[in-house]
Amino acid sequence: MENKAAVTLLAALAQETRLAIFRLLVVQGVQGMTVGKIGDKLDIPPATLSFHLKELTRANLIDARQEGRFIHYSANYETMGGLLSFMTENCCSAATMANQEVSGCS
Amino acid sequence: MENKAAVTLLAALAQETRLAIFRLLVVQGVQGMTVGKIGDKLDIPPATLSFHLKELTRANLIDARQEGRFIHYSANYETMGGLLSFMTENCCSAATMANQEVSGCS
DNA sequence: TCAACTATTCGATTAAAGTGGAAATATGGA
DNA sequence: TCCATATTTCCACTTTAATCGAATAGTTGA
Repeated sequence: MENKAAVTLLAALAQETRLAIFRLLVVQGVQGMTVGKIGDKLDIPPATLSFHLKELTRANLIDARQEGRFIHYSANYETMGGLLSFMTENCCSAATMANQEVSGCS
Repeated sequence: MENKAAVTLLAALAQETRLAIFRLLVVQGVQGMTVGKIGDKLDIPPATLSFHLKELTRANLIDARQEGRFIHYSANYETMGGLLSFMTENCCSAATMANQEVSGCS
């Protein structure tokens, strides 16, 4: 992953509502959650919610799955994992080389 | 760390120029790099660079150290480590519970 | 097919972020 | 002190993000 791709992912998560949505979906696992449930749980108006779901989808951080008239959104763990790898490498590489201890970096 | 704090950090990094600055500083280690050098290396006009350094500083992702008439900026590994911990937990908790394998998550 | 329901798009508005030239503010050396 | 250099602030401008009511579009069951 290079800078631009990482920025897209970071930007998608760098928004309170979207981060809340994503965290909620992470907890739900692969089955995900319908738009209505997400909106109820987080108290977000439909239009606003739809906007943010689109942003997260565009970044490939969540997936949509239609089921009847409901749409289930679920977290895309692979994308998130890729971002984490990128960040871990770009946070800790120098510190590792210098044998420094850096809290939180593995 | 809760949502709001994470959003501040993510937003600080969710910008191409700032991410480039931060990555550059991560590689420099504790000694850091002067504003002028950063500007030369990444080809950023002074005013723009100053703006972004301020943003990163505000998020506590970088530290400033004056030395003569130069200011050395360096990456704050602790802050970044904290963000990584937050993201790791909020990416992988559900997957871990479900015993799923999630690439990039540890 | 139509009524009820779920979700998205449209469109108008407001707020915030990013850019960079020019002026101002440090700092140290002559 | 005065000049050169380093960095920041000021300011005007452009772009992009976020919000959400209302209208629209799919979907299903009656």
